[in-house]
Amino acid sequence: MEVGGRVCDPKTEEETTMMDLRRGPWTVEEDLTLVNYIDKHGEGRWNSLARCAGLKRTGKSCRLRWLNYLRPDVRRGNITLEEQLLILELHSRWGNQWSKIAQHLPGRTDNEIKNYWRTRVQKHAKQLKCDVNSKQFKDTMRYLWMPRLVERIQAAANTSTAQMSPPTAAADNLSAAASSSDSFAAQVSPASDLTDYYNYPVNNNNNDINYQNQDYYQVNQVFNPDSLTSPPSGSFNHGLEFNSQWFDGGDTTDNLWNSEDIWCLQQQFNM
DNA sequence: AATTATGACAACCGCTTTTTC
DNA sequence: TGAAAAAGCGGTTGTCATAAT
Repeated sequence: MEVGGRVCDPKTEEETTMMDLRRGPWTVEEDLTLVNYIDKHGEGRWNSLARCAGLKRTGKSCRLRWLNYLRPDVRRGNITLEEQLLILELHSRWGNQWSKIAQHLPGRTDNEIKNYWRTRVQKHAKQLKCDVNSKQFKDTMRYLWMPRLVERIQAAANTSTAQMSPPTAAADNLSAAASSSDSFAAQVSPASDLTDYYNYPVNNNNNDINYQNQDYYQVNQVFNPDSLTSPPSGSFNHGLEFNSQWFDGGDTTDNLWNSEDIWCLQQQFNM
């Protein structure tokens, strides 16, 4: 029997399913078997691949293990600030289309992004006692969380460049904006030059995004000063004064909001 | 020190879409 | 061209580590 250029034991599907299939966490041996097999024969035709490789796993399971964990180009570890920002923005556009979102985060899998959303983003919604799909929460993401991420990205960039060169005019503008007023609007970074943050590799198979040309990611559209600093009247600010505590910033991604932030927001939401 | 709660992530399930024959 | 198989996707569950009690 030859499947996709492979020759292997001609067991039928039924015979294979009769064999007891393994489930649960993959062992190191299984990983090695799968990696070695794909290295020699390539991927695809997962059901026959599983059989031919001698893995007592379903083709689906092998495919998932390869795509989400074993693939050499898969990125592991913490989601960066830039990635968080991109996830928030793309999710606001496309909703739970994880695979589509993942296409624009090189090396990240749809599963990883989905898990990030469920564990981190939904956690904040839960803390605020509001639905993750509600307008209130979306406004919070748009007018608080995302600007704060932008601030931190800029700050990190400035920190690294400051060690090598004098502060830029942009950095001056940023710090001025962050300290010049007590209004929420004025606290938010002007985010005037986010171009660098969106120069991810292009996926030209997708018609609606091209980061290099920036046809899709219209920074001025998404992060322009107006869109970030002028929440629709009555929809969010409710007279809340966003003083400097909102931007005291933590070192970890989960410290974007402290307990006081949460309390303030809860008060706003429960009005 | 033992138990329970929580968070993070890996893996599975069921359904839909695409590909193959 | 239609049926079957394979692949892809999003939702859900399981497992493990760690924090809290």
